[in-house]
Amino acid sequence: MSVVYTETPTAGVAPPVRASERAYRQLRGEILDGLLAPGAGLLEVEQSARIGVSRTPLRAAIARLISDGLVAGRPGRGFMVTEMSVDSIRELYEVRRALEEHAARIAAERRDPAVFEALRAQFVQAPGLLERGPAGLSRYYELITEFDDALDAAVMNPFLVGALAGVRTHLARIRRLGRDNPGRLRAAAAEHLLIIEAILAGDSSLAAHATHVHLHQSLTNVLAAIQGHAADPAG
Amino acid sequence: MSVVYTETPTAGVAPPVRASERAYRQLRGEILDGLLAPGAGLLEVEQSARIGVSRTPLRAAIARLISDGLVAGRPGRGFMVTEMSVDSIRELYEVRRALEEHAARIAAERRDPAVFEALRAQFVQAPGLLERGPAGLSRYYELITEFDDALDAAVMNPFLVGALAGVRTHLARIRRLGRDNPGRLRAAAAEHLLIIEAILAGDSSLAAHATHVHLHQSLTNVLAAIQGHAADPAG
DNA sequence: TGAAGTTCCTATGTATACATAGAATCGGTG
DNA sequence: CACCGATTCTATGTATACATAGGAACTTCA
Repeated sequence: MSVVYTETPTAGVAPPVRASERAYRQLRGEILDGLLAPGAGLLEVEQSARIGVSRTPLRAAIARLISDGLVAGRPGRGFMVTEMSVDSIRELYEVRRALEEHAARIAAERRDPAVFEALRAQFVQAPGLLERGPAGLSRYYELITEFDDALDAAVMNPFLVGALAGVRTHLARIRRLGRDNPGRLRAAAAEHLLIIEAILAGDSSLAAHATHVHLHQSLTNVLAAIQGHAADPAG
Repeated sequence: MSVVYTETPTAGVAPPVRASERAYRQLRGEILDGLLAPGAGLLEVEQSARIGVSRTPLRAAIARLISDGLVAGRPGRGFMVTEMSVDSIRELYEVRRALEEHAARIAAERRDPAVFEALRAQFVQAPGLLERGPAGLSRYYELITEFDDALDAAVMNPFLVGALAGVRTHLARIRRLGRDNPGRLRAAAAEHLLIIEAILAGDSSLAAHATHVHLHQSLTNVLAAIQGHAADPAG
């Protein structure tokens, strides 16, 4: 009972990934990258046709995006990508501070020296990365992700990690706004380095305060970037 | 501009509520009340028949429960109500502390005296409620909810409120374990009162610390109750 | 020309039929 | 008796057809 595959082998891992998962990832990525701008409408039939799945899995994908807070439903008028007001950015950073300060504190208490030693070495070289063009920049952001992952692993708390993941989802949308500021990135690297050193020293109080400072600076930079864009929309 | 309702008033809001919403609320309530015990299996066909909706809306309901963390999917073996280990309770309280301390701090900074004055008056009388049987007990828990709502309103931060809502969802499952302890409830009322007074005084530091103490005591009580139940399953 | 009523259209909500993967079971064989 | 295999069964994943509500636009009347 042999089966003949008429599809080309290049299809690869297409079958195992569910259609709803594909739709979710694609829509989520497009929203985070700004391809689907805030306020943009999402119609089931339209999007299902575009992505190449039927309405049922697409509907499941949109349901997940709604619970992520990336999409909102308007009764009778379809769905839309949620807006990110300046106020909501402030609110987001407020929660982020509460969670990340706590995470940093815990990481300092339950520290895994090996991981953070390695991270320290990487962050010491971070300023150099920023002078190596797009590739270095990309590596820099990868490093931030590794730092976040190390923090997640250190806290060993699924609830906290989950809450942080939700916050970071929205941050990914914001980050695009202020990412073209080399001076800020250099300063951010130094701030991360201080947090890492505090964790390595087991100084939970310093880790929390350094995190607070870092997030304050980050928010300040983002808000300034928004002001700049608002004053100079063409830039 | 009078409107004539041809439907019987007893029908109420039955038509406008979506089937997926009904299924979600019923399942969520049953999980929170313990009718659907941790580890219990949820089959789409079975549950959809029981609740009286088709598989599609039931599926949407389960998807929401999964994102709430109340249900987990086992590949090929259906879905099950998530377990609540002692460790996960500790982890939950850790996040709760971070969020509620922050919320209390903000509430003290942006306080709305009228609301918290009223709450204070209610909590002063709370010990009396505890001597009035089930009705008083019910009123007591209602009071806690009003306190939570007042905190939510005070922080004016949808992200923080949302994160707290997620935490409180799981707390509702835990609360059943330790709710039969009058002494603890009396102490808890006093702890709430202190938080309220700190907020009224605009003492954000005290509000945060009092919240920390309250949650520490609450967790201690819950863990003791679990130990007791484990040692005396019949009780 | 403006406003109100109606009609049509569109978009989601729901139900059901079909495809498929994984698990448990039962049988055969060493 | 144990282990390996195939088979069957079950449960989800997907597609599509139908129901319905709400909005927008058009028409008609004043």
